[in-house]
Amino acid sequence: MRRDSEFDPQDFLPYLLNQAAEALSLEFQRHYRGQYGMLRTEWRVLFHLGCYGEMTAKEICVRGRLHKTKVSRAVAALHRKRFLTRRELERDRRHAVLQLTALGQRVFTDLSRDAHAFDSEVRAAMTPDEATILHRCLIRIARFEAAQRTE
Amino acid sequence: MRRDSEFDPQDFLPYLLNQAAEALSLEFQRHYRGQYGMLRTEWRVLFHLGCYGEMTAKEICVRGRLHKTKVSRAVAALHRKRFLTRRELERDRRHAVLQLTALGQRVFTDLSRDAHAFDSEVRAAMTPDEATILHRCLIRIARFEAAQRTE
DNA sequence: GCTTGTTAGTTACATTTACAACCAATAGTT
DNA sequence: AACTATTGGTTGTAAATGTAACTAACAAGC
Repeated sequence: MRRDSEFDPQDFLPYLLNQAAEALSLEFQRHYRGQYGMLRTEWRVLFHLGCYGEMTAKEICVRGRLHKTKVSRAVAALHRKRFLTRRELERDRRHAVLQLTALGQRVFTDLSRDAHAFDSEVRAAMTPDEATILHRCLIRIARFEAAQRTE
Repeated sequence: MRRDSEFDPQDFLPYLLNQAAEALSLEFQRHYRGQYGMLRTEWRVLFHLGCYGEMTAKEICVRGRLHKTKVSRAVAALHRKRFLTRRELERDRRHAVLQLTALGQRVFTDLSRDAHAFDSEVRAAMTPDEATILHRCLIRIARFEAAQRTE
């Protein structure tokens, strides 16, 4: 029973994208949440530190486009869990370099494997060409007007 | 400074998808939030009613893959704003059919135009072929393991 | 009719998030 | 040195969300 000829929610990109993102996030959160009681932002922070090595909270904010308060609380939680250490820089004591502990590393390695498997599983639902294009489009969209939101 | 050869967050689909979805949602929310003080779920409910015509809250839950509490609260808010009416069914008084008021219709029409323009703007960043494939992939992903989350 | 089960929708409470104000360290200016 | 601005990071509080428990209406079995 259509009303207007406007358009279908299914064709509205923000809506569709949200549905897809939500579906994957909810599915994957079972791994980090179920196994390690981690929240989404915590997983993201761990992921960044695991992939790129030690860095400051600020760097995580910029790379991950996360607000500093979110990162701050995630870091605190990961610190409580003994997944990372914080080391103040002597030349500028505002900064603290974050680094995964051996335990944090193990957790990262474990979840990283899950992530890889999960990713493959999703990609299996499309052809390599489709996956490439999807990736390209998402990157482009993610960069879209995202300047003012990193801080 | 790479640590492991695992993979880049940028290649992890849930992550990338989330970034893209977040970017678009945050951008578009300025319209419904700024103009009408609406929340995301409220906009979605309005959108559904506007596109498909009157329906019950339950139908919105199923179509939009939204939890019933979210819909319940959004409907209450839209009702307070006089954007919709609720009419109990006589044959089953558990159901209430929701319908946009004239005011709600106007708001929908207005936002719908914005949505269309916004959508075109995003699509302009890709070729028609890319848009088609993106759409197809997202639909497929949104359906992915999404059974248990509609209720 | 009464009991049990199911369904549509709401409410209560705990968790999470957003936003703004804040603190401490540094940089820049005079 | 003193004064302001900026930056990295934290904390307080209000708003939003998720989860579970709940109500009310119906349906089915007895």
